[in-house]
Amino acid sequence: MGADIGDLLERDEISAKDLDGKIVAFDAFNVIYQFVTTIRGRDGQALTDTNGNITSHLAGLLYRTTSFVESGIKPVFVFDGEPPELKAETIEKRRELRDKAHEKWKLAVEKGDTAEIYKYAQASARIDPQVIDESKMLLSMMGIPIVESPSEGEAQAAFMLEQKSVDYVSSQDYDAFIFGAPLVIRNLTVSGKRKLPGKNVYVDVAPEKVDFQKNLARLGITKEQFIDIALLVGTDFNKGLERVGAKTGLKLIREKGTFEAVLRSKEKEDLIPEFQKAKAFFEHPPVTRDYVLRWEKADADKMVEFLCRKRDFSDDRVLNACQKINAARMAKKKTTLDQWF
DNA sequence: CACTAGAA
DNA sequence: TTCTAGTGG
Repeated sequence: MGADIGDLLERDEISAKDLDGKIVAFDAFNVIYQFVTTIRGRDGQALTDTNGNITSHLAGLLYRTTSFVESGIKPVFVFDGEPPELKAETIEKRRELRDKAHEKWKLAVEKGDTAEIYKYAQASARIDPQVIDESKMLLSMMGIPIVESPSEGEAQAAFMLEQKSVDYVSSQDYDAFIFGAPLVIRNLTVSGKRKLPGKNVYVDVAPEKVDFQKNLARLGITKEQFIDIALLVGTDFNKGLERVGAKTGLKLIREKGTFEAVLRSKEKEDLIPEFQKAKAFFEHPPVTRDYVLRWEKADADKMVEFLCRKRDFSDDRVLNACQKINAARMAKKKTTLDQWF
């Protein structure tokens, strides 16, 4: 759960063609988690092969990434490394919620309540190392570059945007802004549909662009103050104040200027060190310059061997995806050559 | 979520 | 051709 400060930001609708030729960094965990929770059969269970291995992430990555490449996007997937110690509490809390959901799922199965089964099957989804490893493997077979962050994927993606290695960061939450990403794309999907949280209902959503500087100017705050608001509301790396949401956070920072001043005014100065640690992490997260972004030809043989022979995908669909990727690559090469001559 | 066959 | 319901793995 990212800091719930999205309400403060204005978004501009964009169309897929605005992204033609653009390099877009995806927070891999973010994307994979969405696939595993939403790509499910009628029973609410994730898709699996005949041996019970989860395949939702593979289906999602294969079809969506192919479609992006076809529309001219150059995707990069940024994976998480070691989570910081500051995040331990958040991780533990998520694990507890998952376990609780799993218990509720078992009860729902006993009762035979379809809606509940679906809901709690989703809420108890967890991403194990195999899912991450296979995702990296598939993307590599597809010729899509992957980057390993030393720590948070969002932080690495924001850094790569600052370095102008990529044009956009795509994410569903707002952590990328707290890490300093100036341009974030949201709702970037193939179908233009997105699931409503909690319900098994899909709504049409257009992709949108959030310009951080523009929003700061409109709100009349600095980037640092935006981070302060996030800290007051609460982030993955610190517990915020009770009953302080985005609006109250903004108001408090406008009045007092800094989170330190806000905490002092509420006689909560004991929280200052904790907030400062989280802020230091947002401002200087571990990132690496050790990445190479190269888009290669999709390896049809490897993809068929893995997806079809080992994970029960249809040969037709996999070969079709392969062809689309390689055709798009060829078309791009040709146009870049044309520009030379 | 994305794909696809069949309906409209 | 475009839309919908059902499947994929």
